Amino acid sequence: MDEKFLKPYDPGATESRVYAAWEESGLFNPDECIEQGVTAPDAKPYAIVLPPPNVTGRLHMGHALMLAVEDIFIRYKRMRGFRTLWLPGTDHAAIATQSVVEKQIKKDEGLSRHDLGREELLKRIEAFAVASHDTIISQLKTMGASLDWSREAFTLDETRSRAVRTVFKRMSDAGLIYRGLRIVNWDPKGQTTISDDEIVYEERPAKLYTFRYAKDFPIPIATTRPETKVGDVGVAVHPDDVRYKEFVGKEYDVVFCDVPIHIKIVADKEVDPEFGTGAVGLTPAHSKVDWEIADRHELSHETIIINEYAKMTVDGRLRDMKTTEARETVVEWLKSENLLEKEEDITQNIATAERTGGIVEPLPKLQWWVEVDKEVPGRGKTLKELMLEAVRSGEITILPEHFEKTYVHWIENLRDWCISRQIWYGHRIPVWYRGEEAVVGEAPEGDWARDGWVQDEDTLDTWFSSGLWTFSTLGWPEETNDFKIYHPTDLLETGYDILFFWIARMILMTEFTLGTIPFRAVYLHGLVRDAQGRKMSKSLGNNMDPLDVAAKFGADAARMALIVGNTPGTDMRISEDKIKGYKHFANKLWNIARFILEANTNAKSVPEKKNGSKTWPSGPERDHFSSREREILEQIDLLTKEVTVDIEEFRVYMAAEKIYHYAWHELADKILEESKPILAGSDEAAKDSRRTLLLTLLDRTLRLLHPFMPFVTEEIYQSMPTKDAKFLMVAKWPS
RNA sequence: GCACCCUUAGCUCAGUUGGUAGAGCAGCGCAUUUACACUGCGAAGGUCGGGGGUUCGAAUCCCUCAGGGUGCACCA
Repeated sequence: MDEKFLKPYDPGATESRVYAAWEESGLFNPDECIEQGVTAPDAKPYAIVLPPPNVTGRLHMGHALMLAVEDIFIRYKRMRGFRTLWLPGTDHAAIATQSVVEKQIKKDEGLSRHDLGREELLKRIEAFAVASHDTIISQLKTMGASLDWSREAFTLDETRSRAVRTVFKRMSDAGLIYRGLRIVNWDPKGQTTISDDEIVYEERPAKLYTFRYAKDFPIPIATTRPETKVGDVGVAVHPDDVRYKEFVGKEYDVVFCDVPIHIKIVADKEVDPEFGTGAVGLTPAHSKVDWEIADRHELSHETIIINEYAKMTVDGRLRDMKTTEARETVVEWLKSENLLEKEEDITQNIATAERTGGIVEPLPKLQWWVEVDKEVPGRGKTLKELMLEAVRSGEITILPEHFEKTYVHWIENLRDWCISRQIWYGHRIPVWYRGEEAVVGEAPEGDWARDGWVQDEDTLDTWFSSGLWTFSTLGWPEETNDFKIYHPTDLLETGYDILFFWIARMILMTEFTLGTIPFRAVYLHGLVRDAQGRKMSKSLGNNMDPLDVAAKFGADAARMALIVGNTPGTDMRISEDKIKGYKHFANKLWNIARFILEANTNAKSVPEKKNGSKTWPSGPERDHFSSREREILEQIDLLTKEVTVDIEEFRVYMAAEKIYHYAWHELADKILEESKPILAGSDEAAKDSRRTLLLTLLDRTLRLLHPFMPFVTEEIYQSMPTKDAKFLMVAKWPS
């Protein structure tokens, strides 16, 4: 027996050494597996692309969970002989990364991005992204992720950029991308547009003011934003509202807080007669709903009164005021003019930007959009319909199943997707202008800048490039072998919180570009919370760094703690106590191995089957076992079957628990205990038989447990007399 | 407002197609120069949120009520 078993199991010393050995073997790469005869050249492919972590810093426990789940499926399939590819990469995460770096520069140097300029800021962000990338890669390796590093991708590298330009061009040619002036969600803090999904609504107390534009104005108006009223062009009432019917169509000129405005009264069904006074002041340039109502009644939406910095642009006393100051000023003016009729406290849902926390200011802006309700040429369906169909038809299955309903509900409410951003880090919109001319896709030939061409200033929403991830990572638009072999991929595993952001966009982009699905199954994991059920966050200081956890308890323990009992789509709680329990389990397994290997050291020879295999006797080869031993073998056969089915049906949380329970409470507590008197006895045949049995059970347990706890199982396997492959990682899954 | 999820042992959660309620942790009693104290054995603990229905049989399926949570929309 190897002397290493005389000491307790030490994950710290073992895990990095084992990972290095795996990596050096090249066997994370499916081509190398075929090369080395581990995988059959005609084996069925199995592919997962890693959801690329943002290069914004470090990985958290949610990432660790994601890695554990994906690595389980990958290792399982690899052992089953599939041509298995797990493809790594990172995401430039445009807004997120830029805002982290901008904040840092502001803090350290007191400079804004405009002080630095586009080129210098990009240089700084890239340097940060590289450092962040390196940290992330080492974290991924620490967790034992068997990723094929030879294929690593980045959402902003040249291959992925070409994919982005190509898809943009194709969508544009198909008439699905357009440039349009619309009310967008403007984040004054981040100085960029954001999509509807990047908004977080927060409930806050607010005041609802009821006022009149002027003494002789016939209708009182309710508003929470009096400062915007200097931009009003009309008042809308419900068509059936008898209170106001007589005024519909009438027009008024008033001077409101120094600003002359012209108000026309219109009737529109959108207005809720129950709310406030039943009359809405229309500010088309600063409200989505007002813009739409104004459109229907041919009212102008050109009166802009708030700029990108959320400051007033009108003349008079409000000039250059922040909107919040202007609000107070207008209210004072209303009071002094005796126009304020009521002031009530209400709670309102205020739109804030997810990344910066800034209060979203609706502004009209010329932006790029993907049109979701227009028929896709050649498909006879809209993008929305294609997105729905992929899931409804069962081509893509989502786990847990009820998220399919959430997905459908979301798609049905989907509006056009705003894809342009006014930040600098990201894929620049691939459109070049010269006067009236415009070129889309690739830059004009030659030195286009000298020839008077100018590229669009904006960058693309980061999800535009992540939407292509399943095929851009495989080298598309080149017709690569990888693309032909591995697409569509088999599984996409990620947190349910990015179902809309990412999963939906991948389905959209892939259906459009390739006319197929990006993946066959979606496995959504829940949030990892702390022991009290709180979200992990920097401000609470309850963050766990996977690296620290691995250092303290071992990556194997962290993986088990994250997997066992954690059903898909459900949030989980993690504590050091739980992880510690699985550290103990790794040591338990270590001691089981010690006991069994020690017993076999005294054996005359390693038991061997006639066909040369040294493992899992079955059928007639079991005849020399006692009936109790045959019963034990049947029991582990049953376990093997159950674990296999559980993994196949995505119940990794049950599979992990079953093996754990078996190893500790059957193998160790019962079988080892009952073996002690036999091994100490004098019946040589019985001893031989029992030693073979125990070795078989250990071998089988290692194989079943390997996808879950790859390090300790590999380390024990290396000392097994039944070792039949270079690594347990590429040994055969029992069946 | 619309949709979805959850409610099971003190705590955290499992429970795949309906067939005698499970695990981990905590707690209680006992054992122990032992493969392993990173241990073992044992006992205790639940009218499965309330009510109704379907069924020979319901934690599981249907309806309803209550409490908790999440997503989407909207609040002018």
